[in-house]
Amino acid sequence: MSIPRPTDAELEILTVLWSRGPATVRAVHETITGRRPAQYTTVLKQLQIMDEKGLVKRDESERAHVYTAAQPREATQAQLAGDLLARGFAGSATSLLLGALSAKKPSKKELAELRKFLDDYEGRR
Amino acid sequence: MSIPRPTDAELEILTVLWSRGPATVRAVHETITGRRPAQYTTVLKQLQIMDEKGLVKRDESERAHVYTAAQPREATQAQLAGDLLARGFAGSATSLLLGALSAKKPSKKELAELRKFLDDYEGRR
DNA sequence: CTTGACCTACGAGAACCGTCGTAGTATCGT
DNA sequence: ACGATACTACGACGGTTCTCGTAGGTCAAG
Repeated sequence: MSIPRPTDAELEILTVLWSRGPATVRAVHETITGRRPAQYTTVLKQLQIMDEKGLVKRDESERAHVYTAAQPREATQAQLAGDLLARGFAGSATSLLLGALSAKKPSKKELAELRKFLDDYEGRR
Repeated sequence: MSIPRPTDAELEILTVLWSRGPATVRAVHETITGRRPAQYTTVLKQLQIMDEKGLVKRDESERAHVYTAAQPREATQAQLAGDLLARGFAGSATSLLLGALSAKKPSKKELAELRKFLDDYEGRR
């Protein structure tokens, strides 16, 4: 009974929760509506299912329930990246990075950041 | 009518096709069976659907049809990495790499490879 | 010519995904 | 007190994913 890989819609909601912090259905709905049309009850239902799956935690002490991501952003990102790494890239992080940079040309800043990240990563070990 | 993001099962089959090259249903089935139980007709049906979707191409000139991946490995990998990058990492390649390395600790060799990749990448530009 | 091996086509079912409408309940403003 | 407002619960539906069984066609060996 581990936490399942979030689906597309679930990931979108998790992203909102990570950036907004604990939020009501209404808050999540408003944020999502700002980007694309979505019905209130759709978000509600999604959140309820995510609670059952253990993807979010629900605080029912108030009338408007407050939802929180069950896992911190970094943990879920590691799960997603690791999953794709294994399934589509035969475990090669280099291939994964190549794929990412092919899809979206990095800025000079991003390249510098990547370089610094590798330095730091290797440094503390 | 662009090519859709391959599902889990589809990606597994594409992986076989990429490493084996053009292959019959039987060949794909045998490779997959080596890793996990799977019915012959399941693989067949999957391949047929993938053909409809345009994920693979089918050569029917022989009795046993021969399937080939429609896109080279790198193109699909770029699609997958780019998709995850946008959906789960707000476009930050550094975060994606961090996630990948968190999920699977890299060997010294892999780190050197990453470093070299960045050098080469920045070099030719 | 018949039988068995091998192949494709296809239907179907179980589970999941994303979406939404409706119903029911609590709360607030007047 | 009562109607409007705000919430949750829940069923349902259309689409997709993955699985497999069955049917039917071809071909070669005996």
